[in-house]
Amino acid sequence: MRNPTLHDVARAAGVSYSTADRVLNERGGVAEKSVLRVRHAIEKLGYRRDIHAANLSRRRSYAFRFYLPHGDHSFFSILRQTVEQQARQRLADRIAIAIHEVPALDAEALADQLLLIGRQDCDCVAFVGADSARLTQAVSRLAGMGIPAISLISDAAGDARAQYVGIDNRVAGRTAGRLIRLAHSRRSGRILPILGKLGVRDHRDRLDGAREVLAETPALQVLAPLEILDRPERMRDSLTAALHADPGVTGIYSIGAGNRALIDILGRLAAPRPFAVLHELTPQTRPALESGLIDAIIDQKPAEEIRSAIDAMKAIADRQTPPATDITPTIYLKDNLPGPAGNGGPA
Amino acid sequence: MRNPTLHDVARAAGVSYSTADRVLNERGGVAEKSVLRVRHAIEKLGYRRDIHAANLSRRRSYAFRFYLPHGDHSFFSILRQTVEQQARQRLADRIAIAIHEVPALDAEALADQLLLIGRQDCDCVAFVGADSARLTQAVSRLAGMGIPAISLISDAAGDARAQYVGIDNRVAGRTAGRLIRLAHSRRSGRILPILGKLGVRDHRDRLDGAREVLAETPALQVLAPLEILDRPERMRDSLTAALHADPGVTGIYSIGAGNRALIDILGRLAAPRPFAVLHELTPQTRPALESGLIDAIIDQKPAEEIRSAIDAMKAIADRQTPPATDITPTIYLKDNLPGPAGNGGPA
DNA sequence: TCAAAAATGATTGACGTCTGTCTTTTTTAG
DNA sequence: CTAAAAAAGACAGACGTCAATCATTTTTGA
Repeated sequence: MRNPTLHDVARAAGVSYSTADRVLNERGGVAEKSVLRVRHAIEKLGYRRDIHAANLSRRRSYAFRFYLPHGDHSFFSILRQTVEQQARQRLADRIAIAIHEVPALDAEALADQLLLIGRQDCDCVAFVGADSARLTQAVSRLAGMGIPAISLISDAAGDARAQYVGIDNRVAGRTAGRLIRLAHSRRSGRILPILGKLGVRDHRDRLDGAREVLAETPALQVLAPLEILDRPERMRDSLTAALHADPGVTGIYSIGAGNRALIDILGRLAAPRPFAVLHELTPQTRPALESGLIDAIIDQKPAEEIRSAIDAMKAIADRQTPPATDITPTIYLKDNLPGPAGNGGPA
Repeated sequence: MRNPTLHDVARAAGVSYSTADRVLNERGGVAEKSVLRVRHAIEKLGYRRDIHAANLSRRRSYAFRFYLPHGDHSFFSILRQTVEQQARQRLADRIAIAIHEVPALDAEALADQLLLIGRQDCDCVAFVGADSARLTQAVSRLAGMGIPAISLISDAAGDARAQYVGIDNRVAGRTAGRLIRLAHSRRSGRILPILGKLGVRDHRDRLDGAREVLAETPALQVLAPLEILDRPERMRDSLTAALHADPGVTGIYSIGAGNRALIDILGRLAAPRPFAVLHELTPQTRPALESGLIDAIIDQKPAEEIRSAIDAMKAIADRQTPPATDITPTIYLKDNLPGPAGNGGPA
């Protein structure tokens, strides 16, 4: 019942170990008929190379790099912690993960960093996507050097990247929209979207998604989105102004960051607060949900994402077909929040 | 920058490899001061045993057993498929998973099976929990034999089981309740819970959870639960009767199985259908959600569960502290369904 | 102080694979 | 038919750990 070894394969194929090895590792210099016999024996015995023994023998270890945005967004720091934690766990699997911080939302700076990577530096790269032609160039260059790159959180670099691991933002927007619709049951209402920047594709996608769903109910009117440009004081001022100007707002969809200020304002509002949906479970948003200041959080489960990303990177590095990563936006209500420790990994 | 080996540790501790090995593997016969020196060196160098080399050397492989309910519930067949799929993947990690089918919802039959397990048969067992004193006994016996067992989906066997991997059903019920509450916004309503059997603890837990949340809104009345005892025709008859008797039902919470019949009936109802929440994403429930016959599915993400379970089993078998498994009930709306292929694993 | 016991050291052959070298056999071409 | 080239085989030393044996040193107690 032992798994067959390459020795078994060689014996079954009637060739020497050397020849079996030459076939398995495509070293060349083997007659066609021997190749076939070995291939056939592999098939017949169901031989699978012991990847750990192989890695041990060739002293292989996996060097991966994560390029993560640096900034005081809580989401980014959660992301970073998650990667650090997983990095610790994967050490036992010979996976060494290095984290490189780059300025947040700066595709050019990211491209610069990626352009500095040398052939020997790592086996695979993961980066948080952003839109930029130079970024695409940089990723293509990496691909040319044999270093695959995967985009995280936000897709980018078109076909140059080996894979995207993250949610579909239109789906996330639709989900938020569905929740808001649901919460209005048959009442009419006015929904206020708030986003960082209309120029950011992810934000537009979420907005579009929400609009799609909300448009199905004529009684719900989607107001012009507030653009807060990642500045808390802008959130404070615009939102306060908007709520004053239109006291009939029944729903708020906060698409981007700046939730701290938003929650502050919600806390000061009188009794029938608008139904509020936010993105990302953070130390700020969680208590707001628990105390009922907001009603739902759409989360992308960074722990899952990172885990999938590393799995994909390993598969790619091993030249296997990477697993299908199907990251779906999750809905947190007051009741189904994960345990406090929980970003999914070991305590 | 190579990771330190046990040779390095021995050298740093000023002892022979043998002694370091004796300390590491607790073989005894080492003077206290040597033990300390080795421990210190391990600490100082940050030595971590190369678990793959170790497994290779001792020809260790992990034999796990899953005891899964056999039946025509779609959830169970999904579960089975998920285990099979993960089993295939983990093969590369020297994990051999055997699936044993037991009659569904029959704790005694399960206990019987577990009692048959011999010391050499496997390293760890996972079973879908059920309530029974004999089951607890069987699990205790296994523990005594050095075979840890973990409960899946439904917790059982008290402290005898090494870990529980699954959702908290009260949380699931609360989540369903929250959704229903949310969908009523300020309207009043009458909620009809439907469950398999009041005697089943998981079903009670879900019901209790939903009640807790719904009780917060006096305008929502929770009707007496329909008990359908896993018989489709009972679902058809009781539900039809109940809806006739009380046309004012605005919400349905289906706690257990039998959703096929439920969906049939919902399909025949006139326009303002009650808001319906079901459990488990299956080939039956999914199209119902997509077509709007039902409004939400609470899912326990079996793929995640199985993955966590196997991780936990491996950790336990390696005598490490198992990772904290934090399985949270997920809400699926029409929009955030996973890809069709997707039960989370590779395609 | 000496023998017994305890502790330590030295060494070896696995585990399954990789990689290199060197020899032998077979095939091919002239 | 012969020389060269191609293919195949044999073998050995790694990788890091385990597990066992045997020899040597140190400690202990009478």
